[in-house]
Amino acid sequence: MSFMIFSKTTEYALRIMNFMAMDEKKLYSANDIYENLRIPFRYLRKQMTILSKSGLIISVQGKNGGYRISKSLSEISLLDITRVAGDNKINNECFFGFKSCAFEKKCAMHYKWAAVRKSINNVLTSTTLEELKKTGTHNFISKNSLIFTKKD
Amino acid sequence: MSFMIFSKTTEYALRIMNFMAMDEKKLYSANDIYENLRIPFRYLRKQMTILSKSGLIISVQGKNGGYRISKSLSEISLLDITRVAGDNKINNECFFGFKSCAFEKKCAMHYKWAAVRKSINNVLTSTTLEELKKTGTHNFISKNSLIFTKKD
DNA sequence: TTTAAATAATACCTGGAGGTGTCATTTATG
DNA sequence: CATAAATGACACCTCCAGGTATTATTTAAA
Repeated sequence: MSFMIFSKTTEYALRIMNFMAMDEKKLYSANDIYENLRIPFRYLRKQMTILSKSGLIISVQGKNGGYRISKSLSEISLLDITRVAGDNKINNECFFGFKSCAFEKKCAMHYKWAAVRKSINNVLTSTTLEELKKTGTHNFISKNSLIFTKKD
Repeated sequence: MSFMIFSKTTEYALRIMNFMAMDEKKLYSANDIYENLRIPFRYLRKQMTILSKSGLIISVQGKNGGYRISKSLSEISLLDITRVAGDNKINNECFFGFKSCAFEKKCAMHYKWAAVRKSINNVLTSTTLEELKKTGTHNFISKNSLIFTKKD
């Protein structure tokens, strides 16, 4: 149910990257990120490792380690992020889920839906972390504004 | 993973209604629908019951029974269908999944994403079964064009 | 050199969407 | 009335995304 466009995992990846974009030079520990985004801690840790393997961020091990965005904010689009998180099928999906839609007879929704898909794609492709940072209306969970939640 | 907009169940509901719209007066048996759409038979049966309880279709029991669309094709929008299938959260969902996005600080993607959500909503609201029928490029699986698949 | 604070690896757990199996009920028709 | 062809009800199974648990490794700094 529920009309999701992104999987929870992708949503997390987007949040994380958006958050880390606030200061692209800073080394954020998983704990820093947890304190601000409240993504389930162990799952967050797992995702950070995946993100770092993907090359979008680099990880520094050991004490005072953490993660840092690996390239210029203007070089990272939201689509890049959704891709490393595994969501990348929007482009060739039929509204009705018919396999043959694209190359045989097109389904009744083909053109209308193609426009929707295109608009999603445009937004994801054209929006970079740079732009998100500039937009500046950040909406993270602040450390102090919340009821305490146990980490483990 | 995979960027889905509709759940499989909703996708099935859309296919089924689209198919039944071809002849709005006809009583289709679950078998008819299965032969054309190849939705897993027992799951299809279950969905048909749900659809008929929702009021979008009516069911006729007994021999020669089946299902028929319950009202004028022009009165059934795709949004109506997605709703009965349980997918109805698109309207108030934040890009990043932040609960507070709408009524507190708006997230950095708020306006861009609102446009996307609106375009999806527009398509689903404005497209009726009537229109799909007129579009006429139907893409069902024909009985003869397929390798035989066991029903049970 | 020891310790503590960080990430990495890996295996396991869990809920729910999607899918099956079985039996009960309804009804047209011979 | 008996039968066959349809839907209805309901319990069960399975897989995997999302989430946990545990142990290993790396490294700054006391």
